Amino acid sequence: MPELPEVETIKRELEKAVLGKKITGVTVHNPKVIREPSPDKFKKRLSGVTIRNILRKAKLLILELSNGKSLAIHLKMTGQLVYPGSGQAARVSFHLSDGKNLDFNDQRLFAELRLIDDWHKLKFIKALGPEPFDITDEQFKEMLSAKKTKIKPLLMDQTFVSGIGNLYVAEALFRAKIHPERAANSLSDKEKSLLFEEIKDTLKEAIEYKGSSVDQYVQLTGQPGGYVKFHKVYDREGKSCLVCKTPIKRMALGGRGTYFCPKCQK
DNA sequence: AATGGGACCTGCGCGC
DNA sequence: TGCGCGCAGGTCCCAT
Repeated sequence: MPELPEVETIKRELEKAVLGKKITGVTVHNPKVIREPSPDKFKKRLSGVTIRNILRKAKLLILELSNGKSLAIHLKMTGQLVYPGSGQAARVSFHLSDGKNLDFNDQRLFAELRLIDDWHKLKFIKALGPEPFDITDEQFKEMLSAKKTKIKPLLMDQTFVSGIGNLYVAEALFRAKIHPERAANSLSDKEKSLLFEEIKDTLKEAIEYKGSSVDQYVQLTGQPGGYVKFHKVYDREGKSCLVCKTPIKRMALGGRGTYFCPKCQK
């Protein structure tokens, strides 16, 4: 599931691979993933435009185009961008001026493509909380103090803090030795600071290793990311904790699988 | 207001 | 063996 590190990886690779290139045409294999405008207008308006700038806002990719519009891409769980693409599994293929394709794949059709006039006006963008890298330790502590919600679902709430999903929240909480069900405002100052550092370190390390290929995520080249071998709790139910050997537990929290060490995380 | 659950989807793995 | 069910999760939406 692409979270901040995976989307950042793709963003950096897109900058190297397609920035400055022209989209000569678009083939839509499954119109469902195009949320706006209609597939016809989508194709027409994208043909002949140049990719001028590539941005990432939390888990959202934004391609700013020479016609003033932007292409916003949310990969959700199984979305992929592959270049050069074969077109085989593509839901949408973007044909580029270099003769190659940028393929958008998405097994489960959850992902969203939007061609819009101004990405700042997207409801999703306006609702986003700050990314962990954009706030200070003091701010983070204040934010947590104001919430009595369980810490795990709170950190996954994109309007509270953005970019963290189910995988990295599990890893960061483990590293900070904090139980996923703790009330946010029950954390000590020391715990809050440690958690803040571990969130940022986990995300940075994951970016360094080009993301975690669980489920469908691949880099732009189609290669898997290398961070899975560093996971300490995610998808490790029943396996022994790498610190204390206690079996890792899985519970449902907010309807989502939650992995933790019942001994290390208090 | 905060929280929980369902919907959206498809493929895979498990149990009977 | 083969089938059907549950599960995977980012986000939105609705109900409580």
